[in-house]
Amino acid sequence: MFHPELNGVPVVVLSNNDGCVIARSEESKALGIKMGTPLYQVREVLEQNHVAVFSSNYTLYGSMSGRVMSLLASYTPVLDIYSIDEAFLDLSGMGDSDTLKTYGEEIAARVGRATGIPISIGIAPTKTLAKVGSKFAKKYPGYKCCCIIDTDERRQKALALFDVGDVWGIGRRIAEKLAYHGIHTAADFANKSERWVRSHFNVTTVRTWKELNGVSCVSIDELPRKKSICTSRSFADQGVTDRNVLEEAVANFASRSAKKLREQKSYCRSITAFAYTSCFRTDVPGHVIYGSLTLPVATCDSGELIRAALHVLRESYADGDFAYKKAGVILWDIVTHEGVQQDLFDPVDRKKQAALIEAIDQINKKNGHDTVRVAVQGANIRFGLKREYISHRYTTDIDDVLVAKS
DNA sequence: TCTGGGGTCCTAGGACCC
DNA sequence: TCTGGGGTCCTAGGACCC
Repeated sequence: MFHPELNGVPVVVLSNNDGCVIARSEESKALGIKMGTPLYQVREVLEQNHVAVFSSNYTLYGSMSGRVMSLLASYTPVLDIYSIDEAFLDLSGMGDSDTLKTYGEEIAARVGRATGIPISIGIAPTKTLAKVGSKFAKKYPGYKCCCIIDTDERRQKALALFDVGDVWGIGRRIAEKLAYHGIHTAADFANKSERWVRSHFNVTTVRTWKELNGVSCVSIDELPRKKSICTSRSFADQGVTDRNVLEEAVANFASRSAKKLREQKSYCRSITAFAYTSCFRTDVPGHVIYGSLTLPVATCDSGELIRAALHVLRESYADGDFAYKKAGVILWDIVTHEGVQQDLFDPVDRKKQAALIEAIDQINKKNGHDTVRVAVQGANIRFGLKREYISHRYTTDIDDVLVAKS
């Protein structure tokens, strides 16, 4: 959207630290660049073909995603945001086939006009079939960005043209096993008996089979709370050897995780901290730190969680100089406010703590993330995160907003 | 030399109970 | 030589998703 000159040009986006290729335009796919390939392995191909290369810019993508989602929200009473670029809309009771088709086209056109992001829509009785529809809508311009699969006839037709490995819930392993049994299209699979599917696979695959046959098994759920929250990063180049730097990183991961926890209005009782050396290097000794702690009372306080994470880390250090390549923090045992089990002998005044957390969140919301933070988080350094090809934050940083010329 | 980050669900097997 | 029957809970690992 911000680089119209890149239309029709091969483009790739890299993972953190510019490590792997994680997104490719059609033109890049045509060059044979595979998903997840390390950058250094395809550098030559990229240069020879003048591929436009970008570091990932999650701030920008999150902001654009938010714009699209807020538009979608105005078209349904229940919006289920599945990922940064996908959402399910509950359209039940909103009209017949023709009405829905027109409605879908209108949504796609409006989102395209308002955000510049092209979207495709699939409308069907189940989520799995809707996803099949959206792929057709994306592939064939004749659908005007919206493909509806509502009758048996349309369903059979669509599934016969659809590769079973591309069905939502059918990954590489299951596709291989299906191919062994001579099943290649989604129709081949859907037309097997439930008993056959159950005897060769597990209940998850049976659900997918039912969904393909028009029986809804995956509900449209608004605001599902996460059951675990993880913040982790790989460190650039050789990794981190200094324990102080590692601790600063882990403190920041704990703080970020705590923030995510508070955003979904939850509390957690268990925390895991981990750090490990590169799993690709066999020439130097490696080391893995992975430890967990259960707190007496569930919390969402950054300070408490940072303290717990560092405690775990410090208990697991080993002798020797290791270059840690990746570290992270995971929060588990997540409960809502009503689910927090109090402790009669709790030394923390939870009311006071809640007020302090609220005050700090307000200050940081107004003045920027981590304006007020725990000292051990350090002076906001980025742990040498490598982003050589970063794009601008066109929609979230006033200095990066595009200038219109007359 | 360089190799992402975030989730969910299911199952088998082990440890335990009577 | 031959060794029961019925449960629960937890964890690791594997499959899947974006």
